[in-house]
Amino acid sequence: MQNAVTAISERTAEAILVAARKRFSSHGYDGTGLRAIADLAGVNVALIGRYFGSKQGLFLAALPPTLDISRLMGGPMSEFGARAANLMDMRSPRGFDPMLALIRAAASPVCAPALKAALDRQVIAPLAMRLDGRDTHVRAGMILATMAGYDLMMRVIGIEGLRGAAGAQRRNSLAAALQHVVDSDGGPG
Amino acid sequence: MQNAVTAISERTAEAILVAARKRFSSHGYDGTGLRAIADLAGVNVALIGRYFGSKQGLFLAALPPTLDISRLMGGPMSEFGARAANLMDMRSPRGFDPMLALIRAAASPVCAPALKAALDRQVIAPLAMRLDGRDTHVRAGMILATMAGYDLMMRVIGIEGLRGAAGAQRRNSLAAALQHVVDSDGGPG
DNA sequence: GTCTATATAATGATAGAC
DNA sequence: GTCTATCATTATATAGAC
Repeated sequence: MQNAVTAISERTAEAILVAARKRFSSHGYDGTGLRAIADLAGVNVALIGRYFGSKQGLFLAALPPTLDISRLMGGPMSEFGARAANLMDMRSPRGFDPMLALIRAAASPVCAPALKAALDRQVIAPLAMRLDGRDTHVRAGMILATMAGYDLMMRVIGIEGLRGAAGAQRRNSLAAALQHVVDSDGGPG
Repeated sequence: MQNAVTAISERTAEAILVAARKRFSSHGYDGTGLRAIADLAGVNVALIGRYFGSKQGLFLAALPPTLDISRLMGGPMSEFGARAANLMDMRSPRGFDPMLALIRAAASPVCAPALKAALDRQVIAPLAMRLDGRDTHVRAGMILATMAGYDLMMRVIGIEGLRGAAGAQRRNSLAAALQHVVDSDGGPG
C-alpha cells in the first residue's frame, strides 16, 4: 500500500527511526539536529522531512511507541521491586534506552505533552491496575518517578553516591524503595 | 575591586544570572538561547560574553551555587520525609526552581559533569552524613533520585497519576517513600 | 524514492565604536 | 561599562531535478 503523497521505503523509515531514538536518547530533543540523525541513519536529511514531516513529527513517531512495560509486568507484584531493579541494572550503557530518551526529551516543552499522554496511557494506567490498596494512581506515579529519578541520577548525571557503590547495594536500595510503594496501601505514614 | 580585563557592573552580572536561572530552569540548556537570557535580563547580548565568557561559563556561574539543601536539613531526620514533601509542595510553579533547572539541564552532555560535581559535594555528602545505618551514600542518592524523579513526573511532564490527585495524597506518598529510605538501614530487603 | 540546492532564521561568539 | 554590527555556523524546512 503506497502513501498518498510519495512512495515509501520501509527500511529507510526504520533506519531513520532507529537513529532518531539513539540520538534523542543520548542528546535530548533540543540537543539533536536532523543532520546528526540523517548521518547516523546513512540517509539524506531531506528524507526526514519527506517521511515524518518535521522534527516533532519524527519524535512523535519514534519515542512514544517504545514505552512498553510488558517485561516489567510479567510476574507477581510481590517481587516487583527486585524484578524492576534487575531489569534496570541489566541495560547496556550504550545504544537506545527509552527511559533515558524520556528523561532527556522531557526538558523540551514541545515533547512533554506527548510524553505525558504516552506515560499516562501506557505506563501509569496498567501499573495502577496491578496495585492493591488505595491511591493506586498516585503510587503508580511514585513508582515511575522513582525509576526515572534513579536513571537520572545514576545514568544521566552519574552521581558518585550511586555510581561509586557496588551493584548489589544499588539494586537492593532501588528494589526496596519500589517494593515499599507497591506494598503500602497508600494511607498516611 | 576591578576585573583585570574590563570593568564590571555587579548589578548587571546579577541580572544576567537571575535571567539565566529562570530560562535554564524552564527550557533547559540546549533550549535556551543567549538572546532570550539577555532580553529577559534587559541587557545587551554581548555583555553575556563579556561577563561570563561563554554560554557554558554562564551556566557554571548560574546553577551550581543554587544547589543548597540547608532548609531540607533543618530538623530531625525522623521527620525528613514530611519536611521534604512539604517543601517540594510549597514551591510556586513559576520562576526559578533549582530542581527543575537541574532536571532540564541534565539532558546536555556539557552540563552533566558540573551537575554531578555539585550534587556530590553539596547534596549527597551532607545528606549521607545525616543518615544512620549502612550504605549511607547509596541511600542519599536514592533520596535525591526520588525527589528529582517526583519533580520530573509531577512538574516537568505532569503525568495525570500525580497531578490529578489530591495534594495530600501526593505529599503522603512522597513523604512515605523518602522516610522509608531514611529509616532503612540499607540491608537487603 | 533519493538527491541537490536553497530559503530563512537562529545560534554562539567577537571586534571595536562610544 | 555598554552598545552596534557582524562573523561563521548551524538549524529546520522545502522546491524541484533525477
